[in-house]
Amino acid sequence: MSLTQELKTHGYRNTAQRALILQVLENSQEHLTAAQIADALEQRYVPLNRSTVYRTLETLLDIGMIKSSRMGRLTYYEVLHAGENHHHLVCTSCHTTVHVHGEDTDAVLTREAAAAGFEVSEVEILVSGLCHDCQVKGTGPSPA
Amino acid sequence: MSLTQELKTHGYRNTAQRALILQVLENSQEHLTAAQIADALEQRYVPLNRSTVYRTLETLLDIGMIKSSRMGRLTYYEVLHAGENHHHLVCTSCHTTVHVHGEDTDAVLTREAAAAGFEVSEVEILVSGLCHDCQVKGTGPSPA
DNA sequence: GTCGGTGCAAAGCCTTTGCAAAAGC
DNA sequence: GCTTTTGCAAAGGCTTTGCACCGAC
Repeated sequence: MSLTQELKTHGYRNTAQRALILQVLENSQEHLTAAQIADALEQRYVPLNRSTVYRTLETLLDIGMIKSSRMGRLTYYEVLHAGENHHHLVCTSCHTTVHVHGEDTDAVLTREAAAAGFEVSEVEILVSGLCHDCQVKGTGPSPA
Repeated sequence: MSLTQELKTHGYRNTAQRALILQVLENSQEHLTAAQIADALEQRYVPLNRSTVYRTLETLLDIGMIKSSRMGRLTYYEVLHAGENHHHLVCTSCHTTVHVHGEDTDAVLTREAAAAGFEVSEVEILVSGLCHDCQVKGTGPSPA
């Protein structure tokens, strides 16, 4: 469903700021932090206040058009494409992030959760380890 | 291995503060935030400075005696029992947290990660949804 | 015209940092 | 005794809040 539709459905108003912030996320091939979104807005469109960015992300999260994930000290936001559930692999050495599609995992998790009486709405997975390159380079624990 | 041993192995010193903080985590049946740990210390033992708590948690994390997990805005810490890898199910309605043992899931994830060239060191899973009670009560999306 | 949304500034919260005193090895 | 740790206080970074004005409906 379109942003306009989703907003209306959830009783929110349709504003330029909301459209722009979603646009930034859709134009990005990767997840962004609130600060990165604010920067992108300022560079490519118009500067929006940080509070607006945070409040809008909250709204977009609420209507289910984006998802957030916390990695390290940062919270990242990205558009939520239906059926395209992916998870994150973060390299403890170079901090590269890889997206993996986890249908199998989700199925297993949902089953396990169901066994615990849970009705799953979202699965967030964060895997840390060494990426291929760092294994090859023989990079140590974590050079910072 | 004991705390004393682990500290020595990693070149850290053995201090009362480190023992106390680990003690608080071991005495707790659930994961705690840094603030909760500080409060517990103050009530049950002696008040320790917040920086000490944070720095000690960092150290315990480093020597692998505890693990941390971020849920919502908070970071929780808990003792790491070898082979006892569990994940979290958080109810979006009442915020109850349930621990699930996820051997199956870990196996699947590790395999998927391997396919992506990753050497997994840790898996962090956060499942949100409605717990059994809230389903029964017919609790809505999220009453706060 | 009403009610929700935005911008601004300021506060809040958790966490980190610099430095001197204290403690471990 | 030398080096790590601690405690303290202060700063830091990200996020939230209060309020007046603006804008969607």
